[in-house]
Amino acid sequence: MTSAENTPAPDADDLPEQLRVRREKRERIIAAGGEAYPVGVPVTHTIEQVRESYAHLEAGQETEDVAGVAGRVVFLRNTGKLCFVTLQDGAGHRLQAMLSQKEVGEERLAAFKTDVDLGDHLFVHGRVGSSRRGELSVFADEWQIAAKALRPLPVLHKDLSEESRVRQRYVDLIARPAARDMVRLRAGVVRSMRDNFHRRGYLEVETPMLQTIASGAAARPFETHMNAYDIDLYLRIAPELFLKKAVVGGVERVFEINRNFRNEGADSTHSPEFAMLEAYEAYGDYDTMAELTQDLVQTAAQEVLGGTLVTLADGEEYELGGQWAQLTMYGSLSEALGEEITPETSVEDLLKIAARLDVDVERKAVNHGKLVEALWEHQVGDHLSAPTFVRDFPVETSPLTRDHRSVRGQVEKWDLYVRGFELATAYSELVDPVIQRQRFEAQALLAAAGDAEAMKLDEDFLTAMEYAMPPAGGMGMGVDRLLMALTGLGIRETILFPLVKPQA
RNA sequence: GGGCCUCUAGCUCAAUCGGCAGAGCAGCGGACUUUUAAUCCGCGGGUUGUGGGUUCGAUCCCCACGGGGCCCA
Repeated sequence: MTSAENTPAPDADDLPEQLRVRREKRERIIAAGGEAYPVGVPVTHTIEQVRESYAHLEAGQETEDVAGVAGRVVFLRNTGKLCFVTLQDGAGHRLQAMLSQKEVGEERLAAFKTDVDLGDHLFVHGRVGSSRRGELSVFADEWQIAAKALRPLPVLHKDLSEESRVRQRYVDLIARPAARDMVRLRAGVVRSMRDNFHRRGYLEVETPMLQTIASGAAARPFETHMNAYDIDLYLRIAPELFLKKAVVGGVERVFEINRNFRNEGADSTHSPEFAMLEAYEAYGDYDTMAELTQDLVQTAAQEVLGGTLVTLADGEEYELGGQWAQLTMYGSLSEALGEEITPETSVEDLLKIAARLDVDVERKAVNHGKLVEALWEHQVGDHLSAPTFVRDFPVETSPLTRDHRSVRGQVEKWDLYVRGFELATAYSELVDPVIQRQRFEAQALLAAAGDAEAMKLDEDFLTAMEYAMPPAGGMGMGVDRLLMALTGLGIRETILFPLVKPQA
């Protein structure tokens, strides 16, 4: 092994200078009997622990307390007989170490200067104190490389280019505090929501990602193939039908946080794989789910950001607190247009209005529901800013939602709009298996007419419904979009490793 | 799908009416026992995204392709 370890990569001569130099340093360290990648280093304190325990030290004040700490080298100042190095942990906490010739000796100080680079993981051991300039420091009596970096860090004083950020998120996380914050923010938000569900007596389940029929939403799926059974499978576009089967089986309060996959475009609000929260509550309805959703978001903001008035990336403040506004789709559209739109308004009339307002309408599969929604988005949705529940949708576009309890031609569904984009949606679930079959059949007609996103019929789901699903409310929320709402960042900033096209 | 912008050193960016491609940080060598993006002296580092074309000469102009971004649909 030794000879292999010491053999440079075949193309080492072609490497950029800085990569070559660092490989040579690694060789030199190993050749001298040292370790570039030891199995461990004797850490006694985290950087954060030292910072918290000794925050009270005044400039120049030293202690006899000894600590062994490790971190990534993010600042390095090699002077003649006194070297300064700043170590950073994964959360961005920093601590300085000072290495004086008097304490570590001439030989070890010289080795430090030649062997240690920006980006290395370094262990230092020594007394804790404050430098003359008031910087909390470890006055090292010994040091050791914990892991040698073979590539230089980017400039830490400027953000990486947007492309490098997503292609090399690991570097972004080292260099950019906002990238580190997002990881922790996201974990905190998801944890807050899980805790909230658990307090409410919900069970978390995991339903299939690989499905024989991709249904439960209007979207095009990714296709794959299972060799053992020689069948085509689809990555799920939604967990909805399985979660409802769970409700049929008696899991009466159920939620899932998991990935959905949609084989569509990618832009600042869409990712081909995205995290989805879905929740179903037996004997609830869409009002129950509105109360739940508002609490999930407000509690998460409170717990993770410390309040519901959030400051977005561009500095704008956005209020998520209070009781969120509600309006109805038909009512708000009628008001915006100055003429009454009802479920009875004809497709011809809607098309005339669309033409008059220059609203672009898909040529294929035009129907009342799609036209109403397109007009609504143009006239109302695009202008919504504060959190708003938009209620009572046309039946054509909502095949899994039950008819409105008192208004004909509408269904009990709301969409939640936050900062102008759709954050969540909820239904009073359709549980009549006969009507559900009719709805699927209507979707099949749309598919036959060329609508690639029409919802697929799932016989096993209908069979489950025939065993009787209790009345229920159901809700779905995009987790990435929730992070967008809380931060004002694009979807690719909220996802740790978003899909990026490979470079040629 | 359409339009616009963009790709230059490890990183972030300059530059050239078409005429030897530059800076800061980073790197290498040297000085420095209190630095905070230290300072000082010296030195390296580039197939200017890829492939064609025009030209005496292309990083720059033209075409195609690839990556990234923004806007529209």
